[in-house]
This record gives sequence, structure tokens and C-alpha cells, in this order.
Amino acid sequence: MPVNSFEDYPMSWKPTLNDAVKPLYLALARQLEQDIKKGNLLPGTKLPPQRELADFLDINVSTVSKACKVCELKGLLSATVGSGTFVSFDALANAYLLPDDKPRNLIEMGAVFPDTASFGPLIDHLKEMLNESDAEKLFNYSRPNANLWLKDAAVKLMEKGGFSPNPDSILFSNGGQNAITAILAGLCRHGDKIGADPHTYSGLKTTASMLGIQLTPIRHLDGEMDAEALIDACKNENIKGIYLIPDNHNPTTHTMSVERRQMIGEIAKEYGIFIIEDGAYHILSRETRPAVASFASEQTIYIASMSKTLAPGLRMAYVSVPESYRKAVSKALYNLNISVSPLMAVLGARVIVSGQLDDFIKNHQNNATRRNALANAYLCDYQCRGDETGIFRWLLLPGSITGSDFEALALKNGVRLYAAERFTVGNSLPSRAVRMSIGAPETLEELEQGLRILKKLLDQI
Amino acid sequence: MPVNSFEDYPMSWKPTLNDAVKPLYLALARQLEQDIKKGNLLPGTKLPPQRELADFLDINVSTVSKACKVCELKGLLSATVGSGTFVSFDALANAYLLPDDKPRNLIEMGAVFPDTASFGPLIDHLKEMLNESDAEKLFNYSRPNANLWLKDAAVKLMEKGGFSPNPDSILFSNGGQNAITAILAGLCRHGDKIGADPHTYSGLKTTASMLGIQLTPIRHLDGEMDAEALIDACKNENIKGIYLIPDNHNPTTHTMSVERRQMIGEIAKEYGIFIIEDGAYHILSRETRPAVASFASEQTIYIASMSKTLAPGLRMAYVSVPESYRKAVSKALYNLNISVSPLMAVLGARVIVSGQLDDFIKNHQNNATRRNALANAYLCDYQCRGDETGIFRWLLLPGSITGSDFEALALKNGVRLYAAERFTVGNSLPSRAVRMSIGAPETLEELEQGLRILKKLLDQI
DNA sequence: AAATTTGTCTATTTACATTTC
DNA sequence: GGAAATGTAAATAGACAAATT
Repeated sequence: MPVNSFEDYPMSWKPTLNDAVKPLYLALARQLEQDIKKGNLLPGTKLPPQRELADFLDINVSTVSKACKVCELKGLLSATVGSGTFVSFDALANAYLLPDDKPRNLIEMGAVFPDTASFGPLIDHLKEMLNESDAEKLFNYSRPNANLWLKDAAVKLMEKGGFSPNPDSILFSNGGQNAITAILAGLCRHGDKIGADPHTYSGLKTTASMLGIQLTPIRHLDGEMDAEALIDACKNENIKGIYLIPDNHNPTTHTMSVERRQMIGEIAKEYGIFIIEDGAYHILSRETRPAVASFASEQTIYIASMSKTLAPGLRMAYVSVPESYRKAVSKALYNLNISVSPLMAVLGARVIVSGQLDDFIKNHQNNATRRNALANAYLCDYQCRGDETGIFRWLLLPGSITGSDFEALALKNGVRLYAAERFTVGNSLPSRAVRMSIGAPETLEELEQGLRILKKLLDQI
Repeated sequence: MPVNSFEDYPMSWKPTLNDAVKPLYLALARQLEQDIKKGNLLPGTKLPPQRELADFLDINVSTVSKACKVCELKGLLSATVGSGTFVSFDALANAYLLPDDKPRNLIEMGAVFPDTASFGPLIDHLKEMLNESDAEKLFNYSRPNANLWLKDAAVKLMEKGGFSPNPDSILFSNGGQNAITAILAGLCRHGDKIGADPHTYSGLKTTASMLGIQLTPIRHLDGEMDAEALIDACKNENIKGIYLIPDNHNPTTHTMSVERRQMIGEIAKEYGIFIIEDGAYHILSRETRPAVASFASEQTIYIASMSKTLAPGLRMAYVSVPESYRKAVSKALYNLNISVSPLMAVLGARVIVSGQLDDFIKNHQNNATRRNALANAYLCDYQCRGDETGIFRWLLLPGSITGSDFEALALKNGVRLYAAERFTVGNSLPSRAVRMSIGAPETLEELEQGLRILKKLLDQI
């Protein structure tokens, strides 16, 4: 029985286990989840200490801890020794960011899509390919090692991102997300921890949550991952690896300094953790910085993909995996896909080696520059981060409105945006910001209309 | 300290924990794994009771149990209350069945591939498609709900397999394996159990092992899953679902009776478990039986794929998911792929709705019939199961040779086969049999040569 | 049919490490 | 910089249930 009455103490959460179905820890986890989902426990709330909860419920601390762990692996909570247990800020935000059906008249500036300039040339290229005499083999099973030139093409693509891997290290996947999932599934077990930026690519969050892999935010310094914080996490949190987007970070658009890249590489080597370096957006940058992989090639899995920047329908990505991790990632890719479509693989590779890719990139850069200029014109009074060649921006909100509230406000006015909350990791405090995709509206007119609406809303804040 | 000396008792395994790195349960699991991999503990070996091991090591039973659990989730062990803990028969068999590089002069009769008849017509169809005016959209992102006709095509394909789902239930995946992984990842958590045939599709085994999902074999009766055994597993093993291949089962080639289909459907309904029905090979059958899904439409996830029977490069599968599971599977597919390639999706759908698929099927059936006739001619003295239209056979071995030994023997003689051991689940006893793929050799001559070699080997046994 | 063997699961004990104040 | 607060993780105890004899 509880030693004290808790009637007088203010506790942020008072669960009941009366009608609970055994086992205790699952009943408690269930109630916790419900209360968060219902809104009884708001994001950011600090729960009572686990010992106090245990005392209140007259059960053991470990039982409470186990219940919290269940919710933590679902991404609902985040607990730190010494500090306490907190409801995650993104507990109520949906990180599945695909517009399954876009209502008419809604201007899409949420999901990140490239402009459509490459679609036509890709069709043309594919037509040529199919006219060649040995085209039939494109529907056969492709033996990965029979096509070394595909790997050479991948190397060529990665070199644009500042990394020059050994062709032997290349594996193939159905796009960047597919690669991320394979890497996590192959290198981590349930309950393992991965470090990430306090705001990160939402697809990492959803996959990690599905696999029961815990994301630990690594504190930032100067807008990029802090070396000290990373060392701390290696020493104390037992993280197995980290996930990085050094070029044009999604969603914050930050490009990491060369010094920090090197430091992070060194730390990874010293502590034996792996780095997942996602080169999703690097080909749109005009400037090439050395990849983190170039400083820690035995630790870094480098992902180069084309679907996000060139064409969503070109579902191919190349993954360079250091020898020690290769077998595990290769097996995971087998489990996810058996193999990739030779048609996509060959098309992608030909676009790269033919030099056509360079034209594509220039076109996309020019289109993005035009679109960004428009965004700048409308939003010059606000802080709106992002390179001129990027396809999304990170809009810091004026006043005191939260990202979520602005997202809702914009949606009511016909523009879809995604709030910082959707990207936050663990108990990180979400920035008051939204991600604004400038590539998604099909025409410049539609983009301009969206910007006009947003400016009006911002001016009213 | 141990109460008794165990020097005199014969124990099948005597681990040491002297030089062990903490924690205990992981050290024990590591040693167990090593001893299995090294061959100190042979497949099928019964370990000493966990209590006895605990006593011997002077630790708690639960610690031993936890160590065994770790190995069990890796597929190395299988423990049953009352019976004991056994080394899995497939602990040493590799279930990753793709020939990454095929040595010259090796005749491939291991991996299951269709013959190449459809590749050319697919190329032609694709060319036509690309000449249409709106071809560009094939490289855009495809909004799943914007293309209802794709779902109608999927329904049409499934109807050939004896199931007529609601088009709303259709989701898209990058092939059958991709679908299986998404279903498991979406509907199960780490540690959950799935029932399967004692020999089953090896891709299910590798995925389950990666995700930490435990496969429980359901005893057979008359060559198909026994209803009583399934009820037992529902009641006692707490299985979340089962995986079935009712038509032309891989690897045993068995086609399930209609009565058993119905019974299994009823049991699934009664106990609230889901059924994964893999229709990988049904389109090659001349006969159509009602799918299990047609008896339990609210419980059954039906997979219809074309890559295994038509063309490995056509990486598309359609999944019909009942309402209650749809959101979870859809999210998992998002995590695995974001979306499928519209190009593949549209090509697949057009092949179906245009009726071209029927021609393809007839061709493949005719080719398979020709190849099977050849196999029958050579192997008429042996039990070699399989329909005349199937693309693999299940060869029961004469004498007392095991599948693994015969696989090794055949490989030494230039023919790749896959032994029953690669397909066994849990502690099921592997049949003395091998799977023989008759579609994989590129020419009839090569097939004949392979068969000649095999016949000679069999005659010598 | 009852007793025994055997694995499983939850809640607890206990030692520990980090963060906060 | 030391004490208190706080979460974590392994090992254990003990009740339980299925399979075997």
C-alpha cells in the first residue's frame, strides 16, 4: 500500500490500474499512450519521477520503467537519467508526410518534390534503351556482380557528393528510404539506439519507430551536430550509430562545415559507431564539400539517391557500405526487395555515365533558383533559410506562434506546410518553424499564389 | 555453487562462463551460437533442460532462458514447454537463396526463376506505353488514390487466384518479398509469433529472423496444415497470424484442398489471427480453387505478384489488406519504399487489363509443361512432386541420404539444388528432399544436362 | 488421470550511472 | 564538488502452463 497519500501533492499524471488487464506494465503503457493521444498529457509534459509513480501505484520502479520503455520505443516518451521522463514534442505530430490524396485547390508546399523538368528526357532516354538489341534482359533477374559498370556509375554519382568509394562497396536499393530501412534493419536490433539531429528527416523517425530502434537527439552547436554532445552520447547512451544529412539538411537546410564533418568522422572512428550519411540533396548544391564518409570511410554508409531531386518515379539509390557492415546490409536489402529492377538500375546508371545527369542538375538548379527568388521576394521580411538551389526552405516564424499552429492556419487558408514538430527527435524542443517545399507546386503561378497567402498570414501575426 | 557434481552426468552441452564478458545471458547466448556454428552442437541436438544448465552454471533459470530466447529469435534454437530446447535443423543452412555470382558451368536449378518468354513482349508493351502523350507522368510521384484503375487491375489478377477483393483494399509493393516484409513489420512487434508450414518459403524465414519475429511450425496432415495443430497454436502459442501458400506451395508443390482452406479461414476468424496468403504461383495453375481469403476476407492479406512467375524484373506485387490491418501495412510500405515506381505499376496493370497476361500465362504453362515432361522422363524412377505447369519440383530422395548431403553432392557435380533444410521452420524435422527449379536453366539442353547428372547421382545412391 | 518435467513470463531486488542542484 | 534525484539493466524469485510420462 502507498506509504503517503498523494492527494495533496500535485502530480502531473495520476494513472489508475483498477480495471487494468494484466500484465501491469502493459496496462500502464496502454494508459500512458491513451492519455497522450487523448491530449490529457500534453507534449513536453514532465511525468512524475518513476519512483513516485511506482509508490503511488504501489508497484515496483522497474515495472514503471518497463512501461515507459514501451512508450519510448513507440516515440511517445523520452526519458533521461537525472532529468526525468517527458512526453515527446512530436507525440501528436504525424511524421508520415505523403499527401495520399490532395484536395483540389490545396497548394502543396508540404511534401518535397522536385520540379518536373527531367521527366521528359528520362522517357526519351528510356525509349532509346529499349530499342537496343539486348533490352530483354532488363526484365530478367540481375546478378549484382555481373554488372560492374552499374557500380562505377554509382561511384561517379557519389564523387559529385564529395566521396570516392571503392566500387566493391556499392549496393543497390529502391530509393533512399528503402536504403535507410535496410541499413537500420540490418545493423540494429530492437532496442538499439541511433543518434540524430534534434530535427531530422521524418522518414527516419517512422522507420525507427516501426523497428523499435530508439532515436537519441544529439545537441546542436552553430546549427550542426555538436562534437561534445556526440562524444557524450557515444560514452553514455551506447548509441550504435548516427544519421546525418550534411548537405542541405532536411528540414533545416543547413550545410555542415568541413571541420565538423571531420570531427564527427574522427569521433565515429574512435568510438566504433557507424554513420549513415544521407546524400539526398547534395547534387542540387553548387558547391561540393568533402563528405563525412571521406573522413571515416570504414565507418560511413553513404546513400546517394536520385528520386528526391530528379524524379520521384526513378526509384533508385546507391549505397556505399564499408566492408564490416556490408554483409548485414546486403542481407537486409535482400529481405526488403530480393533485388532492384534492372530497368531502373540501368536507366539510372546510363543517365549518370552519359553525362546527361549534369544537364538535369543544371536545369533543376536553374528552376530552383527561379522559385527561390520568388520566395525571397515575398518573404523578405522574414527569416527563411535555404540555398538558392534548394527545393525546400525553413521558415522561422515571427511572434510566438508554434509551427503546428501555423501549419494548421496555413492549411485552413489552402496551403499545406509541415511544422517543425513533425521533424523533432526525442525530447528536443521544436523550433517555431515550418518546412516549405518550393518545388512541389506544379507551376510558378501556383507557387506564387501560395507565397502570397503565406505572406498575408505572416503579416497578420 | 552447484549442488551436485555434473562430471558423471552426460550433458549434451557443457558451457563455460569463465572468460565471459558480462552480461551473463549474452555471454551464454554468444557461446551457444558459436558452438552451433562451429558444429559442436549439431542440428537436432537436445540441450540439457534449462534448469539443469542453470544449476550447472550456478545461475538462475531465467538467465538461461533469456539466453536461449536470444538464439531462438535468431532461428538457431527452438524451445517447447514440456519437451525441451533443441538446436534447429536449419541452424547451419543458409536461407538466403540468391546466386550472387554463378560460376561458369554450374547448372542453376536452385533459385526459382520463370522462363524468359515474357521478357520480349514486356519490352514491346513498355515501348508502346512510352510513346503515349502523357508518358512523362510515369516518372512523377504517383498518388495511390488517383489511379483507381490500377487497383481494378489488381483485383482482376487476384480473381484468377480465386479471390475477389474490394478495390479499396489494394496496396502496392515492390514484389512479393517486399510485401511480406511490410506485412510482418507493420503487424508484428519484436518477439511476436507467426505460424508457418514445417517447410516454408525461405524468404519468410530470413525476414522474420531479421525482424525478431518467431516462426512456429504448424504440424501437417495429408501434406497440408492441420486444423487441430493450428487451433493448438492459437490457444497456446499466442501466434498473431499465419503464413500460407495454398497454391503450389514453395517448396513442397502441394496445393491445399478446398476443405482445409475453409477450415483454416474459420479458425482464423474464431481466434482473431491474420492470414498472409501468398499467391506467388497460382497463376501458373490450370485449375483455380477459391483462395483462403475468400473464406476469411476480414482476416486475410492476399499477395498477388508477377515477378516470380512472369519476369523477375517486373518488380510489382499487389496486396489486398482487410480494413482493420490496412493502415498498419500501408505505413510499413511507406517506411520500406515511400511509393512504388509508377512505371512498373502502370506496366503491370496494363498487361493485366489488356488481356496480354493470359497469353503470357499460357506460354509459361506450355514451357513449364515441356520442361516438366523432360524432368519426368529422367526421374520417373523417383518420387518427384509437382504439377506439370509448376516451375519447381520437390524431389524426395531414395535411400537414407539427407537433403543437405545431396545438395552438396549435386553441387560437386555441377548442379545447384536447394535442400529441404533451407526451408525448415523451428524444430521441424527436414524431409529428405531437395527443391529442383526447372525454369532456371536458360535452355532445354541445359536443363536436360542437369537432369542427366541428377539421375546418375540418384541411381548411385 | 495424476505427477513430473520443462519452458515462460512478470514483477522484483539490487547495483549502478548520470544529471541536477 | 558532493549529495540527491532519477532512470537503467541484469539477475532473480516465483507463479504458471503445456507436454510428457
